Amino acid sequence: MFQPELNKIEAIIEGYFTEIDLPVIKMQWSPTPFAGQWGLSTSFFQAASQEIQRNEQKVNVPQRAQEMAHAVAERIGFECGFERVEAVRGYLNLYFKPAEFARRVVAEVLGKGVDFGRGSDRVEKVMVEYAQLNTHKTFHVGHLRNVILGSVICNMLDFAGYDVIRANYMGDIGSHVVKWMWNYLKRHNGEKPPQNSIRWLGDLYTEADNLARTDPTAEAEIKALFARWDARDPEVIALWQLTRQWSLDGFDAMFLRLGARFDKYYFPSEEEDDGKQLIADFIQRGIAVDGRPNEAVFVDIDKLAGEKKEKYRVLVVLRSDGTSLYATTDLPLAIRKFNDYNLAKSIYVVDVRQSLYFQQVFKTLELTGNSWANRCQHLAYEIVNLPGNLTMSSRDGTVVLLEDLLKEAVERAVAVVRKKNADLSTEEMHQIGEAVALGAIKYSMLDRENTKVVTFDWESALNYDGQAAPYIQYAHVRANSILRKNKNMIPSTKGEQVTLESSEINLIDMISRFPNEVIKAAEELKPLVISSYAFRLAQAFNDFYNQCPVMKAEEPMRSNRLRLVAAAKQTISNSLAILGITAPEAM
RNA sequence: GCCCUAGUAGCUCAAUGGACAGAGCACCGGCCUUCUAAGCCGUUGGUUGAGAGUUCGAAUCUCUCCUGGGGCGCCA
Repeated sequence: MFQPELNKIEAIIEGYFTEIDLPVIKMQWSPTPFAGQWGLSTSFFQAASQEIQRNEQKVNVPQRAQEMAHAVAERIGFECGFERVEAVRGYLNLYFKPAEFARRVVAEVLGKGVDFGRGSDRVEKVMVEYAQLNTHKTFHVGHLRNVILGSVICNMLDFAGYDVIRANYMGDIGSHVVKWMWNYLKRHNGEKPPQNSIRWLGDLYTEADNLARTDPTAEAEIKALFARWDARDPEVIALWQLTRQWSLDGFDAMFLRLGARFDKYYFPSEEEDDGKQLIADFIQRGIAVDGRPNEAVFVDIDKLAGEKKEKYRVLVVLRSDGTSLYATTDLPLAIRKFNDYNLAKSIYVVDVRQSLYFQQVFKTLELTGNSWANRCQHLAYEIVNLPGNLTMSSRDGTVVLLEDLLKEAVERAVAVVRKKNADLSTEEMHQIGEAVALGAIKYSMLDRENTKVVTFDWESALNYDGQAAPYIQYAHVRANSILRKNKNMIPSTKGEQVTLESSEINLIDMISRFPNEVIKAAEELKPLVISSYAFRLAQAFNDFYNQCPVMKAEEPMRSNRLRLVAAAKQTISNSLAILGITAPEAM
């Protein structure tokens, strides 16, 4: 946001380096770390170190860095739009003219509105595949992290300017589906799902799994049914289509509620034929080894890649009976994605347990001559466990159903709204409760490094205090509340505000950082960058709210503060939007 | 056995190789005739798992250990 000023400073630094005969080093800028002051800083340790190494001098690096910083500071003078320039302990600190920069930041935010922080449009297409739920199974809290993470990754990339294709790939075939149908035919033939279809489907899956383990005839029967499915027996296909749709309808309702949307739905069932053909081709080209009928069809990746130590190991691409596996459909799907769209990147949001699998798939694609294989990326995240490090499993029934969590969370949130804000209508209370509950749940999934395990427990999942979405939403509400007192009019400035409180400066500083945080988050694919930023922004606003009266201030301070409140509200709203969290007007 | 990953305050977690390792929760003490107290302020809290190395500078990079989690030919 302060690029013109920085460009001038960098030119001066470059000039200085040339003068002392040093190669030009790209300076790394960061906000000054001192509270109540607002500016940018950089250090000269690297430059000093380089110079000393080259001249083989015996000089202290921090000392030389300080000399350099001092020399640059002297060259900058006062013409570059900064209020103050100082050299401290090897750092060069540039302090903004608060009033001038405050006006500029606020004007930028108010001018751009919902697009404040949005990156300029890029031509690159990026596909993000997420929400690979299995049909005929339930939707539990373990899946929630995937759906939330995936959709926010999409939001981040979209906001950063990329052309994002949101892809969904739900497991609509496989042994779990056959097992489910087997049990259905045996015990529930003709039944239709109740209103609550996902729970019912999940219950029947658990039942099927239990029965399969106890019933001595199960294995043979399931295998026979699998064979009928594989032969496209019309009766089995009809049942499959019907029951599959029950699942898809239930999931769609849940996606809608979670705010996850998709541009493209792929299904393994639609990749199966291509997959088998591709595998046949692999066998012919000597890439896959056909061990049938006794062994499976597999690709010995290490051997093909010439790896000396075992790295990629062996990828099984087809069962010995010719039925398909994950890899059978993932390989042709990857190809289809790049055929459908000219992708700059193809991201797979799948939990960390499948890291080796995706390395195998991508390497196999590379070895079979797909030059784009290196544009595939597995975004691995850790799973959600229950206390005691218990992994949720629909097979074992050790799950917290998403609908149960949502129900409980919304009830609690509504109860708080009723207590805090009794004047609201029942409908408004419910809307706010939904926003708060979903926000809290989403935030707890996002405000954490992707690589860290989330332990789900009811108490912290339903805790709305501290670093959580409601805190940020509440800051938004407070800002809105002030603006409402002014009849939602954002005044024009009535002149320059000469003195700014430190809490005002910190708030403006935080607002000004938003565009860079967006870039960082999108580059690193880390929602944590935004969730953490949003909290710090809300903190800065609350501090301001506490210290700086707005409506009672004298002009021009009053108008300037109103504009600042509007800018803060907009920035909070924009960051929550990226996180897929609703910013309520009242709470 | 091999590979991946995590280890930071009592607990849950932050920290582009840079200034004094920061938040929240919990605990203790304050603040509502004031723009919504789902808030604010203050106090307490650290051998960054251990040890070595690289570097002017390491929670961060390298190596060796320790501990937890995960993965490794026909599950998804």
